[in-house]
Amino acid sequence: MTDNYSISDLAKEFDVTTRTIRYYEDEGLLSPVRRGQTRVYSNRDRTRLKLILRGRRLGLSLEEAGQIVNMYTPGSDNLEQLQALIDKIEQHRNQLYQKRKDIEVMLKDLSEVEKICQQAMVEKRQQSK
Amino acid sequence: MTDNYSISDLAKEFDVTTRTIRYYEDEGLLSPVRRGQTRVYSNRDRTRLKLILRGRRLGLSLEEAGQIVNMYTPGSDNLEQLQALIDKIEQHRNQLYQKRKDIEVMLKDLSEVEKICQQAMVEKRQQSK
DNA sequence: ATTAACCTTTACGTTAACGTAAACTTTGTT
DNA sequence: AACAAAGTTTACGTTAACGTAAAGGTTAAT
Repeated sequence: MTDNYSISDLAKEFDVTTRTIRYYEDEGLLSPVRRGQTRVYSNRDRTRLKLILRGRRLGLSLEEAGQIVNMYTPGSDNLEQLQALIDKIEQHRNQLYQKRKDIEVMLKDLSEVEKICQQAMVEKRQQSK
Repeated sequence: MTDNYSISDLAKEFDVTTRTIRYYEDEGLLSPVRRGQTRVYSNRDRTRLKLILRGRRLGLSLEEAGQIVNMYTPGSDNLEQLQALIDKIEQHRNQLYQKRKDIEVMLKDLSEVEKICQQAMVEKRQQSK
């Protein structure tokens, strides 16, 4: 019950279209089980979708988002692959640090603009009296 | 000297093509002065470009990025417009909060995956001895 | 049994954000 | 003067990430 989702269940929950979900499957990011020819999504699929959408919100491409999601399920586990994975993590981490920095600066800027706005409004109000 | 940039100056500095910069102009986000028919960019133009690219890095559309940039140069300053501006700021701020949250979670997740990787590597190394 | 509400595949369409190429002008340099 | 480097406009091309429509199959309730 808590581990079986239809495509429209997920579409509603995450506010995307079914087309989007099927597209992600085409791109190899999701692989739900089939009952007959109907897709049945597990909690694992749901989590993957959630992670993909999180990546997208941050401006990652589907490919990048897919890379990150796939990190949670490392396929081969020989030393080389593991090191490559760690390297990738490092890269994404730095990208995220940059984004976080951008956000902080932007928030600060917005606050300044807001202050100026509020001051201007106070002045306008006094003028009209 | 410090207030005159050619299009390729900016392209180099921000690592974009001149096409991109001209495109932003077509979209009304930049409006450099012309010397003859050659574009000359001021510090203000440079700042606007910088802000646009910052927005893009965060996954904003060009339109959204443009909105934010235009907040720095409020056109009309009647009460209504000012209030509308403040509302927009609030919206963008909330969007940024969400993104920041996403980033924090993602960073945490990446750290966990990394730990698991490192443990797996330690085990692999001991196996091979 | 016949709607309604789902699901499916196939396939062409769309949009934003540029890339790319052609043809030309202007500017500085050897 | 001629050549390279950088600028310009115009315009068609490209790609990712879906949208949309058609044509049909399955299931549940009236």
